[in-house]
Amino acid sequence: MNSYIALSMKDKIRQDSIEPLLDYFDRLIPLNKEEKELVAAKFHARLFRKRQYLLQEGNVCTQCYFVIRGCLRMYLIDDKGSTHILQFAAESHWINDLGSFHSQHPSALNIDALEDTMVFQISRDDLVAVYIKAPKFDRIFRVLSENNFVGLQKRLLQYVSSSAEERYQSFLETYPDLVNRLSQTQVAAFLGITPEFLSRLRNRRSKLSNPKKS
Amino acid sequence: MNSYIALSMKDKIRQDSIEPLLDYFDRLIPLNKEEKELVAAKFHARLFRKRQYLLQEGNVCTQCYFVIRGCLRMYLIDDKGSTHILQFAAESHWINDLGSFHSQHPSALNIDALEDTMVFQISRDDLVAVYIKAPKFDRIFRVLSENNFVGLQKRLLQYVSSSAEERYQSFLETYPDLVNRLSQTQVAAFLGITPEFLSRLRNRRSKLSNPKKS
DNA sequence: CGCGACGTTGATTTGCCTCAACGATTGTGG
DNA sequence: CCACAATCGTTGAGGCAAATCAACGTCGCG
Repeated sequence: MNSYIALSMKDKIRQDSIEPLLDYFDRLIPLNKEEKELVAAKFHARLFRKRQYLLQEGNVCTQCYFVIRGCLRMYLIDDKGSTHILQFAAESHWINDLGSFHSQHPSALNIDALEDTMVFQISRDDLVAVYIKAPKFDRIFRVLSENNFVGLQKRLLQYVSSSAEERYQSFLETYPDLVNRLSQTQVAAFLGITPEFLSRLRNRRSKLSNPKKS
Repeated sequence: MNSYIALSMKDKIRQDSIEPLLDYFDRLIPLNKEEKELVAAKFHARLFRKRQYLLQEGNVCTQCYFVIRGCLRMYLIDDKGSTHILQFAAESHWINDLGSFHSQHPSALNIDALEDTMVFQISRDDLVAVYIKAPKFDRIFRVLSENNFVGLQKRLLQYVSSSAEERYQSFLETYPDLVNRLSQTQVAAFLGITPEFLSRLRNRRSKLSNPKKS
């Protein structure tokens, strides 16, 4: 039965190709043939099942992941045992703990799969080799990193300047497609509120938009 | 009188050189002679007086600043009129609104000087030219951007997982040198609390460490 | 079927905010 | 160099957003 699953996973991987990743790079900054071959050589397909860890706190983050299908989350568990989600990563998004990845120090973060998820992954050593062989990737990842920084900055600003209700509203608008795929517990852990309070917020909202039912 | 001040400022600028910036780059990734000349040609010294704006909300952020002497802050003013400080930038630190800088859209942020401050600045067009002429700067700014991202991520995590008191403690440990240069109003606006509450926190702490005085 | 995660609701608590007042410090124009 | 205004730090009283704790029904899954 184990081998049956393994076979099935390999089959799924074969059906997918690296095209989405190549397209992604190409759209950002056009690649030539050698650069595409480099990507194909250094990135490796991998399938993670729901609930499976990609990174567990205390370990070094050795890989950088690009999601082809499925959904991942990266989160911290604090002293009180609460979960704080830093980011989700669905199709065509990147995820890794950049701090641990570069410093090679143990990470305080976890990454796991919210759905069965297929990724292309690259190790730190391979990524460094890519930078050396094709400097264009320095530019590509500079742009990616800058975009991520801007996004994170917006989120921090939202966090410090808005109420939980405003943040929830903004989350609905920013990730309309993601919302249906996530449990409310996950959404609450991302917004930085308790599931109970999110439930009350939703209740209030539905009463406002449809006040008939007392 | 105006010309007297202007002269004084120019004198101050002449006394400083671009060496600290060159050293900064060189320490990150060694530069050759042409690259150093490129930096010297494209970055320009400028002096801002205390309270002077480098960027005002509604305007496009056209410059990227590296602080040689002094201290800057970048902040948002929200609907209720509260100030939220995203970052300080003292000696050897960078500051700009990257989102506005790259998109060329009006910024929602302000940058101003907390002390008389000398910077080296580069315009977006010049920076793009630098990237094209010397791809090494793609790598340099990739690394810088990644480091900034990691730092911001830590701050967001702190923000969602710690109390105001813990954040203040951590701020004292992270920026021990900055604390003396900032008013408590500035510190509070950075921590995301009111000045009144910060005052109470400090009061509590001093009582704990020296409980003699009732 | 039975167990464990999830979502909801109620009662209570609390961390931090708001508003207001006051002295101390800073800075500024006359 | 002084007078006055403005800003800053502190303290008190009261309020509110969101957390906590607990109970309960529902659903998906082994």
